[in-house]
Amino acid sequence: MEHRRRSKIADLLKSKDFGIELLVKGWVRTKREKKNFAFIELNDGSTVKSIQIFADYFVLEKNLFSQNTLDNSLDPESYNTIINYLKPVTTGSCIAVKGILVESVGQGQSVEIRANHIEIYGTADPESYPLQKKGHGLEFLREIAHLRPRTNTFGAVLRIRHAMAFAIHKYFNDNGFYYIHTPIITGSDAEGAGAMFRVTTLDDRNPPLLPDGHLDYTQDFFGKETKLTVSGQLEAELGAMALSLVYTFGPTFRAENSNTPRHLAEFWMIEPEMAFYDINDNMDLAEDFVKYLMQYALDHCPDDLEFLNKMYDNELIDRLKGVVSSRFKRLTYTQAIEILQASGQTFEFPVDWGADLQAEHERYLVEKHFGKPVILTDYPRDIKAFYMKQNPDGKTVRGMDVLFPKIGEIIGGSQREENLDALRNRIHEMNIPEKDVWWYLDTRKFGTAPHAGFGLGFERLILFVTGMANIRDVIPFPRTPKNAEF
RNA sequence: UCCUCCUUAGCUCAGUUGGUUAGAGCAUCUGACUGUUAAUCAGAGGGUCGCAAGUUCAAGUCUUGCAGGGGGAGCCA
Repeated sequence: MEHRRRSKIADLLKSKDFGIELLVKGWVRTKREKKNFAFIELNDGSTVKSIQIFADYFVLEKNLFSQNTLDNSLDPESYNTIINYLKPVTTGSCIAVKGILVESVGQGQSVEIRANHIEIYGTADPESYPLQKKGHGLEFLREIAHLRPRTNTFGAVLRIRHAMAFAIHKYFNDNGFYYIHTPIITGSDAEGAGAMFRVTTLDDRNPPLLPDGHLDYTQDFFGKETKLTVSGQLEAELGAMALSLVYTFGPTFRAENSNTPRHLAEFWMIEPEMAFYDINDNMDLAEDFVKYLMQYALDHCPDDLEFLNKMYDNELIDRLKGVVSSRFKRLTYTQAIEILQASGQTFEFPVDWGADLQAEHERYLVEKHFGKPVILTDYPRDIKAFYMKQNPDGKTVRGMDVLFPKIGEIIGGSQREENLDALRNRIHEMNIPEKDVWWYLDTRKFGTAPHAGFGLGFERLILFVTGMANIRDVIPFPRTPKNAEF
């Protein structure tokens, strides 16, 4: 088959260019064979929808094998030739089709392609190809993550994931933010966001040891102990102290033994950091940002959202629209405690000022009491990180958590402590060695500025936007405890 | 890491108080069919019942251990 620009199925399904020969390439979802022709559903990933190929055996045999014949019917030998040629066109195989776009004679689709030529790029043995034209369970698909992008569900999820990544960059770019690349390998273990993966090139059989038996990291690649980052925040703050508005968007690693539908060991996080923002500016940005992303999905991914709405979560689109049109409820931790204590609900965990809110408490506030996203602020200082801005009351800090229905905490952030003495005191109280964060303290020593920022878990955003229930189904190749396949 | 449930054909599942040769739908294969669309119709093949041990005349079924998975909790994004 001659080389020619292929048409995308997404474009053809909306096209009215009937009668023109064109070229499509893609993967076969199913083939329905009849005596003299077959229907092939072809998908190229440009849309969740497939296009129907009408494959007339007489036309194909004439074009592919016996172009000089003038007969208008197939003799038995020619019939067998074309049947055998099309035999390997099965679910999962990859083909190129040259044909004419026509209005469909049959019901169920408006356009289809009458095939003139079919070239088979790659077969998929039906006896061993794991995907069938029937739907599969998500748990089974996780075991074949290398093939699951070929399903309608993961096609939709991956396209939405792409659209959200693009929209994040667009939002920040349009609002004057600069994308800053913070390191993935870090020598700092003061990020305080959980257990870290070690990065080393030391010989695992005969590592250099110190007299006390610990590894001698001075002989390691970087000459010191290094880990995979758990957050780009501290470095993003350095950028904000020069460019004013910055954000990071990169992979993040947590070596926690978390086995839940909301946690990954490797995930992507977006962390804007803004000079001259206080906690209220921070909340305004967070709310505007996530609403923008949901509106972007509604505007740019209607087919995929409709598919997911129909197959997995028939309240999905309504929920997205609801978030976009709602005003997030903002209240302090102390107010939340009062509401919970006055609720009359019996919780498994007690509600006491000073203790962190449990998932059941957050769920009550978001899903029962307010019925919309909630932003909680001003948490007790003892349950929050060292860098959060301390309030004058001496008891609380200007942290904020954005809580969403179904998925819980989607954003965590704070106004940062910009006062050098206050920050240094907090570091000492929490036994963080000053020598590990001297560069961070320098931002407060030289031209310090009030500033704020937050972290958005990308996969949790995708969970909410797609209506998927398990975070392992919104990232192509999930890394979780005991699972790093593919 | 804790609690709890699950593991039977390629997939989704049924399998009674322990009792002959372990079933269904879909998928696959063979055939039929002039417009199908989760096509339909007829027929066929397909099983170490997660692994290991134990109880019993007899275990898919009961017990214990291990592995893998789901849900909930904690940690957090």
